[in-house]
Amino acid sequence: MTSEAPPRNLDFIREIVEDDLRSGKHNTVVTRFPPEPNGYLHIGHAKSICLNFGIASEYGGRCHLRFDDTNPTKEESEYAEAIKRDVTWLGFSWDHLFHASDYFEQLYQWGEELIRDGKAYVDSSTAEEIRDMRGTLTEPGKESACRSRSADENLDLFRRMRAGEFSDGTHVLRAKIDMQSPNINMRDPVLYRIRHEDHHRTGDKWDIYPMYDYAHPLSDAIEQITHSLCTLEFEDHRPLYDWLVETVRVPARPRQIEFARLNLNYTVMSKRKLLRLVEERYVAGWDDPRMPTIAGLRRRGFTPAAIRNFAERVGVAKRENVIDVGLLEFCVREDLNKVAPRVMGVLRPLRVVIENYPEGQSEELETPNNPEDASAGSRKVPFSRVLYIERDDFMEEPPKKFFRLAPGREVRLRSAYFITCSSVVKDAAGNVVEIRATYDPATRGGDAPDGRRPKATLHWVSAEHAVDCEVRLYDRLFNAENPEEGGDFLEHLNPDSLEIVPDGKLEPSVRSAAPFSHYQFERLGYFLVDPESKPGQPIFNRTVTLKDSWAKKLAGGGGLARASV
RNA sequence: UCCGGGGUCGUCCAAUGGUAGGACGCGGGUCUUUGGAGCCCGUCAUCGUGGUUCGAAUCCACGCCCCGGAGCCA
Repeated sequence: MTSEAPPRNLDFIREIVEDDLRSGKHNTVVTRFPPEPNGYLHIGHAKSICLNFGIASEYGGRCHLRFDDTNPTKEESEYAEAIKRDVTWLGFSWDHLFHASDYFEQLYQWGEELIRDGKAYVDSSTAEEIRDMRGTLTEPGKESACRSRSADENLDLFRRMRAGEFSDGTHVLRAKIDMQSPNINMRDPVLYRIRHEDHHRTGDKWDIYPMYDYAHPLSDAIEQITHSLCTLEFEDHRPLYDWLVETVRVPARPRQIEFARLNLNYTVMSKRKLLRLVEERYVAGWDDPRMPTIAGLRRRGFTPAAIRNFAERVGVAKRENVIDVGLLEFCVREDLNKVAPRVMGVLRPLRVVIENYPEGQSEELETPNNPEDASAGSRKVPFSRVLYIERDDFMEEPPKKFFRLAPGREVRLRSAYFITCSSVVKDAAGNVVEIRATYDPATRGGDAPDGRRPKATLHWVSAEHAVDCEVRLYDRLFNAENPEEGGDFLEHLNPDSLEIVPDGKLEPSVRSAAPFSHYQFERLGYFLVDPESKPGQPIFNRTVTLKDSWAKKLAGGGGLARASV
């Protein structure tokens, strides 16, 4: 009778959340995504965003977007705006935008409270002295002489720090915990530092700013966060997190849970390295289609659904992981295959003259917009005597498994006619510059009344109707699986990560395609209309190639099948 | 060396003392007006050594290996 719930493989975080809900520890779940506005979001952040917003929505809770803006020297509004844009684009929304800087007053008051309770003190040592007294990984630290200051003296000093009476670096507020602790984070961590610097939101109101370790747990508590999810490197900070939410009289006690961050092969993910790629112009900007940033992926042609699906497939666990970028590519193909309209485009044009097709004549042929989706309808493409096909689709001396066009061979032109290559025209150097062919008028639409079936179907574009376009073919930015390994990561930059095709030929239906629209160029791959396109002069970014078993054969099978086209 | 984590197919993720399973990849087949997609089949793994148990990836012991940690960064 008891209807068993279908077995689900929950990740360890969702298990904890469900336990807490079941046990009544919480009756709602509140998570948060807390970026520092000092750089652009990347695919690793997407995992965290999907996790935090995903859990909130699955369990009927909330997820806050909170800017962890506690360091005015590194943070900018431009980054904050980009982050909001990216989170929204990914498909998530927050009902209220939070900032750690909104809590500065409360955080300051709690600082005074800690002082009064004898749990914090002002240290007037220099940064070097503090570092020296902290000890090492294997030796305990030493207590600062300032540790014994009276609460009154500490309060006075802390207030004067706030009032701006002291210059940068002269004093800090430290928690009084345990200089002997084997966990360095518990050796009287710094809570506040003096920074005479304007903050992008609070202006010149503050001369002291809280440290992450202090601001983060208390901000979580203020927002009644139930589960504070972060990456593994904060595991050592958890005792301090707990110390703060237990020691300070906060309205709630959030729990920090750590998971392994996402790593992707053939790219770099650290903000410092991404910033360097941008600043030193190895890429065109944060949204360069080769960047692993959300903005870059968007401009490359990845879809929010593909990224969300990717985030789900990579899972959540605590062991270090490196995800194969092939999985990301699989996810975008999977999505685009369902939704991208098909279109025909030739990247390396080879002229074909249909000798028995009347000069000056043309006709319109019907072709489906998406064979995967009948509701996408169909469109007409013009056909005439002179066409372009892909250079790679013709070989004068075809090897065994090459099924495409060759002298004397008949192939189908997609949704058009069967053609047979009758001869080739070469230039002085012996390069094939034109194919002469005949067509079979009885095969209009692509079927032969006698039932014969060519082994290949080629895409094509009518020369006189073609739209000229630029196509940007992107490949991975690095050619090493782990660019960080061995020497400078820049040494592994892939010199062929961008190839510009200046004279692609497209069917006329895409002449004024809107920026950011997705297409499949049949047999080639998925392409996105770049925002730099001008009316009538589209620019396309290749998102990803279609799987191509012939190209793979050429590449020797296995490994990194790069499209030859 | 101290503290904290982690070791399951090539790569990710599951199995919560009871037949090691899924996804991607790879290989093959089928289908095909995209050499795409789809469909079918197959390939491949529990860090090591002991122990507990009818039964261990799972529990215990001892090792080994990997990652993180000494910002007034987050």
